[in-house]
Amino acid sequence: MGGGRGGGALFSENMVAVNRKNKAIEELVQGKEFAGRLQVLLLQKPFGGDGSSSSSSAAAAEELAGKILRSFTDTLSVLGGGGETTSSAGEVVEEEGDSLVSGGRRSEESGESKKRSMGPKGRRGCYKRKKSSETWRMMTPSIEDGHAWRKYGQKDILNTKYPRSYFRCTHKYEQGCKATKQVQKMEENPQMYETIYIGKHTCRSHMSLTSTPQMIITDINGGPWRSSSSVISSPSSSTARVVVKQEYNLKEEISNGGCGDDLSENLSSSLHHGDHDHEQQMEYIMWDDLVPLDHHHHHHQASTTTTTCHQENFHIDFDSELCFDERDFLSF
DNA sequence: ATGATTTGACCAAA
DNA sequence: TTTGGTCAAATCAT
Repeated sequence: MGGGRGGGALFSENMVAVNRKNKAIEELVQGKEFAGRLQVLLLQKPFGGDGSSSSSSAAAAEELAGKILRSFTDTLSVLGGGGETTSSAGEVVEEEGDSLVSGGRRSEESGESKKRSMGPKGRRGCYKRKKSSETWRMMTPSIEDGHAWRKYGQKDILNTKYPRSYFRCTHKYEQGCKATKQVQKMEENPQMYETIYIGKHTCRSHMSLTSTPQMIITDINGGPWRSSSSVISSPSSSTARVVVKQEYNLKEEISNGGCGDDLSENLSSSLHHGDHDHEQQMEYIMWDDLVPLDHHHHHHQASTTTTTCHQENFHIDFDSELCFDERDFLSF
């Protein structure tokens, strides 16, 4: 795409910077794609088979690939709103507007006579909804994305076939991470899930809580980089499209006991029983991680990435104001 | 035992 | 009012 600055004085510096940023995003998308492919390969073939050392190293490689992939994802989300450029997976429409984050809660009062016979907790605090935190949407074949989520709700949505599940970051209370997501099965093509991410992760796997968190980024949607989305956003661009033929050997940790919601039941049924085809040949679009399967004990996360935004290669003004407790991600 | 999920109630916004 | 998002007790899983 030509070394940008030769054009002359007609271009503003801003344009040059935008071009550079777009280039960087392209590279990141590529890197992410490669990492994803690597991970798929690792999941597919535990190469080496029998040796115990090789299997352990394969597991380590898998985990590493997952970390790399996640780094790319996070970085993209920093730069462009969650990797909207990876729109090969269908369109990634940046929403704005009704992203609601639970705000304060628990104003303990006792003796509110409502319907539910309030237990020892007293009345549920009036949580206020807050509009903030940019949102972005993605289509993935898996609900896994490498982050630790905790499901906190599920709703039937009007005029939709499948319920919507609500997740928040597992470290919401430990680390104040405010990332949430909503996952819903797509009506057509029910192998895919539509995920709406709300807010970015501010948690790191292990992070000293006393020090300043490394990756708190305010949203940059209103910033000077707004126009970047037009670069790679054409859905038909074949840049990041990969056809993966493999059996889908994720292991979902979702195993619902009670009423089978579609999100978990379908996944687990298609994975365990495998009643469609024992070998699902689907076209996956590789923007997303394919599950680091079996997190039985990978709690030994080593060496955090410490991705402080130290190098601003292109003078992005991340306002790295960290709002740890009262997250007030006001967009401009 | 702890921790995650389920699920109806609660609450704010449309 | 209805609808969608969240809370939290009960339940399930480990």
